[in-house]
Amino acid sequence: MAETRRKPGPRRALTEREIVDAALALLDAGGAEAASIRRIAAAVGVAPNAVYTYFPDKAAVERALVERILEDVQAPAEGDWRPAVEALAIGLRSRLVAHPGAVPLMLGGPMDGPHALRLGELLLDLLAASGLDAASAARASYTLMVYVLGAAALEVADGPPGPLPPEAERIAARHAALGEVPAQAFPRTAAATGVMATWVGTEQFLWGLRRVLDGLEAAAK
Amino acid sequence: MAETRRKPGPRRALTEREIVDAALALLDAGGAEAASIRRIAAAVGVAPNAVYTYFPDKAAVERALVERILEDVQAPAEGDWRPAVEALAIGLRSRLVAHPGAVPLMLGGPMDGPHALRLGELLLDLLAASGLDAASAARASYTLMVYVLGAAALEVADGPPGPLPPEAERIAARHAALGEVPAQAFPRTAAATGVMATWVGTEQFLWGLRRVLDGLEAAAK
DNA sequence: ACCTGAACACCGTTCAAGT
DNA sequence: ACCTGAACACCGTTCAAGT
Repeated sequence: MAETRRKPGPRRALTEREIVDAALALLDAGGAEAASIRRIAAAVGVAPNAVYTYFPDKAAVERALVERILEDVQAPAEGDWRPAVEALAIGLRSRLVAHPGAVPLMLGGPMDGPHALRLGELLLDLLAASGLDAASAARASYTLMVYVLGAAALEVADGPPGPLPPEAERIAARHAALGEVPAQAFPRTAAATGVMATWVGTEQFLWGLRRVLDGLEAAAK
Repeated sequence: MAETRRKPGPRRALTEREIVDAALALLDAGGAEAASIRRIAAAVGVAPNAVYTYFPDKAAVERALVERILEDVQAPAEGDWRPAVEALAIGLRSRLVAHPGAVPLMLGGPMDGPHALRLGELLLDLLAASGLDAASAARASYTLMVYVLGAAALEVADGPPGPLPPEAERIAARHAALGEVPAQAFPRTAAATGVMATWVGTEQFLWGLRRVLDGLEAAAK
C-alpha cells in the first residue's frame, strides 16, 4: 500500500483515476473514516494538499468515487422489460453492497454524474416498454431507484466498516439479534427477525423488488 | 443559543435529553457538521469532554438523536390496515424530511432502539390484517421501511445542509436541473426531470408508496 | 460524581515557497 | 504547472486534576 514517494516536479505525477482508485481501496478496507484526503494522498505517495491539484475539495473526490462505482454496472441483456429491469436493479445493488462505504456517499448527494444519468436513462428506456405512460414511467423509475438505494443502505447499515461479511455470518448475526429483541414487548418483531434470518441479501432484495415491480406493472393497467 | 455557563460542581448539571435536544437544534440549523460534540457542549454551556459523562461516544449521541426523532411519530388511527399503513409511512417520512440532517444517521446504523422497535411492531401489527402470512408480512414490513427511508434519503440528498426549502423553491430547483441535463444524450431523463418537477415531496412519495402497497397486497392473493 | 483545562492524534483546506 | 512544508481552524477522545 505504501507506494514509493515520487520526486517533486512540475509534471503531473498522478491521474484522477489513480486517486479515486486509492480512495476506493481505502473505503473498502476501512470504511468512510479511512478514506480521508490525507490517507488517500499517502496511499498514492503525495503530500495531502497535492490532491487539491486534481480535485477542488473532498466532495469532488466522493462524487468521482460514486461515478467510479456506477461505471461498471453493466447494462442488462435485451429482452422483455421486466427481467431487464430486474437485472439492472440486481446489478446496481450488487455493486453497492460490494462497496458498503460508498452507499452513504451515493445517498448523500445528488446523482447527476454521467454514469448516473446513463443508468437512469437506461431504466427509463426499459420502462418505456412497460405500458406506463411517460409521466408514470418517470415516477416508476424514481420509485425503483428509491427501492434499490434504500435496500442497499439498510443492508449495509448493520455491518462493520469495511467489507460485508459472508452470508452465513450475517445470518448468524441476525439470529443473535433475535435473542436481543424483547419478545414479550415486541412479539411480532421477534418473530419477524427469525423470518428475516432465513433469507439475507439477494433473496430478500429480490422479493421486495418483485413486489414493487408488481405494483408498478399494475399501474400500467 | 449561547447559554450561561454553569458553575462546576459534583452535581449533575444536565440531562441526556437536554444534550440531545441541543444536538438536534444544531443538526437542523446547520447540518451534520454543525452537530459536533464540541458545539453541542458549547450550546449547553459545558466543556466538550463533559458530554462523555452522559454518553460514551458520539455514536451514542447520534443513536439517541434518532430515537428522539422517532419518539413522536404518532400511531395511525384505527381502521383498515391499508390507510393505517399509509398514515404510518406518511408520518415517518414527514418526521424525517423535517430533520434532513438526521436521515443519514438513521440510514447509517441499525435501528434497534425502543421507538424503532415500537414502530416496527406497529407496522407488523397492521400488516397482520392484510392477508399476508407471517413470513410475507415480515418481508413486506422490511420492504416498506426500505421504501420510506430510501425516499426520505433521496428527497433530502439534493438539498443544502440545514432545513429543506419550501416546495415552490424545490420545484424551481428541479426546473433548473432540467436545463442542465444534456437533452440529446439523455432525452428520457430530461423529459422525466420535467415530470418530476410537477410533483415534489409528499405527492411523489405517496404515488410510489401506493404502488408498493399494491404489489404487497397482490402478494396476499 | 461531575466537571475542568490541557493534551493527543487526527481532520480538510489554504498559502507561500520551491522546482 | 505541480508539488512541498507549514500553518490554521477545526475534530473526537483521553487523562490528570480540581470541587
